[in-house]
Amino acid sequence: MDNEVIFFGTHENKVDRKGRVSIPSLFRQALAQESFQGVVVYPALHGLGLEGCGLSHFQWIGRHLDKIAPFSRQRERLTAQIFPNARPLQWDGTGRVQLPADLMKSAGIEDQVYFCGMYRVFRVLSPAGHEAFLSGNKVEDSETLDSLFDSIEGDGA
Amino acid sequence: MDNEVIFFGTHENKVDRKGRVSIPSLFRQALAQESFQGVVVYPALHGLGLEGCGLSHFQWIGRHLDKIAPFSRQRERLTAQIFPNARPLQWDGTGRVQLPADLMKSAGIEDQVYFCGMYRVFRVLSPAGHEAFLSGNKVEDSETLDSLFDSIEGDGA
DNA sequence: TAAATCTCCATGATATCCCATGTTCTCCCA
DNA sequence: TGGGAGAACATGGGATATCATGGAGATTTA
Repeated sequence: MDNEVIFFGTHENKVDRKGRVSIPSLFRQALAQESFQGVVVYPALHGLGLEGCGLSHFQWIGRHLDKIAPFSRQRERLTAQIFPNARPLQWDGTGRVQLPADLMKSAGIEDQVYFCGMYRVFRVLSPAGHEAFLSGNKVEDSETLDSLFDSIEGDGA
Repeated sequence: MDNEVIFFGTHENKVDRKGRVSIPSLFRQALAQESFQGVVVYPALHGLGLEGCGLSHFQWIGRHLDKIAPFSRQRERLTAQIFPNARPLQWDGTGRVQLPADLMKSAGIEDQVYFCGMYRVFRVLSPAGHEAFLSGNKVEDSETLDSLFDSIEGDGA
């Protein structure tokens, strides 16, 4: 499974005055074998900033919604949290995408962004959002960290 | 499954005085491989406004109704809400459709509409309806959001 | 014949493409 | 091991294409 899409590392890039930003080369390499050569971006559900992933992972999220009764209110509410604010952004020949103005505004992004690889997704954060992201995810005492790790099941194999 | 029809994003378009409106380019691209080059529009089941989708998804909705007991009151009500007021709207060479006057009236649409991508369908809302849509689907505390997501089963694989 | 609908073309705004540049990183050889 | 050539990447700007929108004219419908 070496063609698994995984994002890691932190990359700091500039947003030019047209709203364009380079997707980090490592992220593009991770998405190289995807049929859609671009990313899907939407406001992060927890915390500040934007979240992004490849189209196939986004479709995987959608398939979770498919498990909910099609005409239910619950499905509507969950869908409304993600899809109206999500955009597919195709990169150009130089690896850049155009950030929609409304998403930039909602994330407080102006002329500089941080891309934080987060396994199957990545975060797109303003400098201030990046600070908040770092401090907000800090684990104060090792007890808490231990209990977090303990909650993960082993392979069982 | 890269040719899946998914509607993303929110698009604000104008309705001209003939009742024409552009279907957002992204939506048309999503429907590009459909045999019917247009959308099916009907009053939304929840809340105000209209709902739209491609013809094949509209047929999928019909098949879901088939799962309901044939002479049940529930089936009759769902069917009555959707089918009598549904219209196929074919777009022209510039990507516009003509909104039927009665559907516009029922949704309170006058000269401006919001298209909200909602995964397999999309909403067509007046400015007031869009406001109501946003506040009606707002999730106040992240607890609620978590419980919404937690109610979805994992892959199990 | 009047009204409604559809087709076609023009236009302004916006997004996309294409080429150029500077910086950093990598590779290779002395 | 140090230095230089070359490649990869991020970034800037101008040219081009796309999209939403308005309106005129043709076609259809009642």
